[in-house]
Amino acid sequence: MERKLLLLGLLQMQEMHGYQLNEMIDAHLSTSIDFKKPTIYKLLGQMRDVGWLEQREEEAGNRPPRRVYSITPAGRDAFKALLRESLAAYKPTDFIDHISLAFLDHLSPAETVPLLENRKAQIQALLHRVQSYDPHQGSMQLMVEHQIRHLEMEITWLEEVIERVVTKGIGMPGGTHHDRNE
Amino acid sequence: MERKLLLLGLLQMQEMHGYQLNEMIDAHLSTSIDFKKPTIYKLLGQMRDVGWLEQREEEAGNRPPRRVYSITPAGRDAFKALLRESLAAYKPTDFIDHISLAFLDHLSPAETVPLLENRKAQIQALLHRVQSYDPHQGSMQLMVEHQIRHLEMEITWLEEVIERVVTKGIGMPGGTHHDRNE
DNA sequence: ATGATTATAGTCACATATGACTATTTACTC
DNA sequence: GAGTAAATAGTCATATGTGACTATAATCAT
Repeated sequence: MERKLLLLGLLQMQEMHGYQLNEMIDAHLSTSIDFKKPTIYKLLGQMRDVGWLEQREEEAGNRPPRRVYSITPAGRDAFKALLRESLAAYKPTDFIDHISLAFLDHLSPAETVPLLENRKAQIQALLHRVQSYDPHQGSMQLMVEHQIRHLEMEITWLEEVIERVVTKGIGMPGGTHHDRNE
Repeated sequence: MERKLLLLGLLQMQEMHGYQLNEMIDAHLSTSIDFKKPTIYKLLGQMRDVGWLEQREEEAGNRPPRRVYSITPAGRDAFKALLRESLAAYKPTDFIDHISLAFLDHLSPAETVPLLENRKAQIQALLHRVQSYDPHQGSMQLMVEHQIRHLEMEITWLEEVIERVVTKGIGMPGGTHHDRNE
């Protein structure tokens, strides 16, 4: 549903064809959201089929004929409805990708710290990338700011975790229990 | 992969059957991760098939026979490998569920604010729930702390957004452009 | 002329996770 | 004693998203 909302939102600013939408999303949103071409085309087709979008072939002698999508009145209504729904409902973030932090005490601190430093470097790299096209103001500015906040928090948090590992205050009360084979 | 890591990690503490694993995850992790019974059973089967787990039928006259899974040496190796890999690699959080914030200016502030307050209330409710079983210390403690940090940040952020909406400093430079029909 | 690249359109098999459902045995309630 | 709940095991259709691939016409480099 959020993906449809995004497409409708973009098409509300101006009509576009799929390739253009894909480019835009890829260029400006690929750091924060996953949304790939096949999905875009599929959703455009679906929304056209239910009357939220209108499709017009554009034969401008250029390249393969473009299918330009524009939003219909029904589409505008749907957009508003989706927007209200999505704004009001918070969907909890999934932390499954952070589960490894729960098992820190299965590795020696000597081994753990470089791994965590590596992870931290990746977050920092992403942060810099996001900050670099911060100047792209417009409707996506809040998204960018939010992501920056998030990444900064993640870095701070990781630094604290690293610090705790170094000072050995991690894991089960009673001390670490990583295997004896290293 | 992170789900397998979790199962291996839990089975490393003690052998268990699927129902038990499901209960544990449901009781202690359902606020932070999505991991449901069918997936648990499927992964247990897969890991048994590749020799990471050993399955033993337990006929203790109680209820339907339990399949108790215990981790094998190969499983321990796999666990370590997955753990290293997962610790070192940061997978960016997907912000698709926050895309609605990019379209705030399609609604009037009068309508937006209550929706956002509702969203905020949901985050707060979740935060309280998580904080309430914070005392559950143990290997999942870092996860809980992390999630608390995250939720606190989300609340702060949302409050700022609401404030900006109220003072009308949102959206395209040049002012809001929500439709005239309300 | 030819081969590579770009702009545009997709498609399709695959992987993943879940909701809803089915089974079985014992214990507990009325 | 009959019916419901609890403890255990799954299965399976369905939904979703993506990677890798196909297709076509025009332009550009050599």
